[in-house]
Amino acid sequence: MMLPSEKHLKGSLHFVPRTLPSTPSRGRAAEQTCLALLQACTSLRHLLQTTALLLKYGLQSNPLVLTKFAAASSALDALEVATSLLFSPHASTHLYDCFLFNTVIRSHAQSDRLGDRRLAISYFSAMLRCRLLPNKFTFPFLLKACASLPEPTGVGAQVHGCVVKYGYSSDPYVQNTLIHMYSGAPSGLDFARELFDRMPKTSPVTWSVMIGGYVRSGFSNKAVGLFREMQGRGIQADEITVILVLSACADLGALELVRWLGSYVERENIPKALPLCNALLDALAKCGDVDGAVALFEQMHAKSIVSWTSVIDGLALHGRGKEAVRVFEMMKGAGVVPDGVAFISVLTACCHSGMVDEGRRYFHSMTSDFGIEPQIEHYGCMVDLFSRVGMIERALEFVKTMPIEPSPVIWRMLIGACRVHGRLELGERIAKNLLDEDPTHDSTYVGLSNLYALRRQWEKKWETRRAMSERGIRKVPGCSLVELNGEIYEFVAGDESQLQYRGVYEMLEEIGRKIKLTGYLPTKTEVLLDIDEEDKEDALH
DNA sequence: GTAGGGTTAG
Repeated sequence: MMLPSEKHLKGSLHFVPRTLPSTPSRGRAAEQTCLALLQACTSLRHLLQTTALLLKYGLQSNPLVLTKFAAASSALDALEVATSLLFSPHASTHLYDCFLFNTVIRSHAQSDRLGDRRLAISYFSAMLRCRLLPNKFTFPFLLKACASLPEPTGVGAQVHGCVVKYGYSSDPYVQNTLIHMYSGAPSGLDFARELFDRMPKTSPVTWSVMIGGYVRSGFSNKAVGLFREMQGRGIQADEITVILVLSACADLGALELVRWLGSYVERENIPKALPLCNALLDALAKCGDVDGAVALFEQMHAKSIVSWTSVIDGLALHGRGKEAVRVFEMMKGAGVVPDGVAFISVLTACCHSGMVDEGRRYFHSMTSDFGIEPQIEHYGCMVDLFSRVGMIERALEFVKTMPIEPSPVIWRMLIGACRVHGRLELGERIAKNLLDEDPTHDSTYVGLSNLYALRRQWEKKWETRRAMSERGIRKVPGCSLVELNGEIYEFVAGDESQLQYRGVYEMLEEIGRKIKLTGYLPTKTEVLLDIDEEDKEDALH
């Protein structure tokens, strides 16, 4: 959607007032005409023409017209047009009402542009400056805008203060959006839980908001725990709760629970709409039941690009690159136009199966055939593609010539590749550069110290570890999750607090022995390097 | 005119 140029806009605003009659017609006929025109606006041009007309009739201060106007411009994704009229020098702010501001705040809160969402909060301030009282609809809109900011709890807490001040803290809609807003930031999660626990009356929405907060913050295990509590209290989950828990399962690899949720949906007659099927499909695929996912995909009567992408991604993730590429081609054959996410999946497939040429072809096709501008994720896939097969120079060259700033993730991928393919000096150089720019990320230190370990430069290795701890940075320990009889167990590396840890490690060693007996050979590059036995064992585990 | 939702490089 083309946005109107400033010039165009100012033109329409400044031209019309000069032609206004000395006593502007405020008749009902003009008002009705403009309302009808605004209702029917389908293009930006149309909207600008209507703008000119309503200015001509002096309706720029008519609250009814303005509200409709705000709604029409937000439907056309032209928020600038709305606000330049509402807050133009010709506007008579004393005629504004709460409804008008709610419309403007809502349309800005729903925008996918960050700047617009920030503006929603400014309009709330403007509303208070106009001495207007917010009503019960104002806060859910406003909190939604706060929730989608990068740091929601800062300004969100101020809005919370207003919620209390204006007496809406016991409105269930407001309470649910408050929990949603706080749970959007890791630092606000505990407070969100406090609010949740204090809710006198909960609905499936309340539970979904809290479960969704855990999922978004990466605490999928807690999300599942809360869902169990919900079940225990006999609260009926709805479609959205199930979707959220499924995405937690996809994260945890909890296949048994995914299947249980599938039968729960059947048993409770929860409508199997497309988003639910997609969530189930994705969870099955991510948890390793790719064939189950494909079977579900085939019996789904409605499929969206998300369904296709989940299947492609599932195949790619489990090393079935050739099939993934085939499904991608089938998708195009079925007339579904791939989007940026679908290309990430097919590029992932090429990565995981070493299909360098195919990957390059798809990367090229993305822009030349579909006009999709590659994002950092796509460049990341290409770097990974070259890195994995040992084309380190090509990967580096690619990073140096790509038109957007390489992210730390990309540099860390290269460091990993340097380690695997024995390019230790290069890896060291990249790691040091990266540490100069961002000394706070644990895995960069770990990557560098691993490079030194492989080169048997113990002194430098310890130096790196020391630098890390001096800056107060600690390695986040790795962990695995095992699902057994519907229960999810979490194992954290090096954690000896667990009651049965001795047994766990003994079992690990036994598994290691058995794997070797069946003919497992460790990766050659790791073994060819001159490292000591203990590190070798560590690396292999 | 109000709240929660699906696929995204390692």
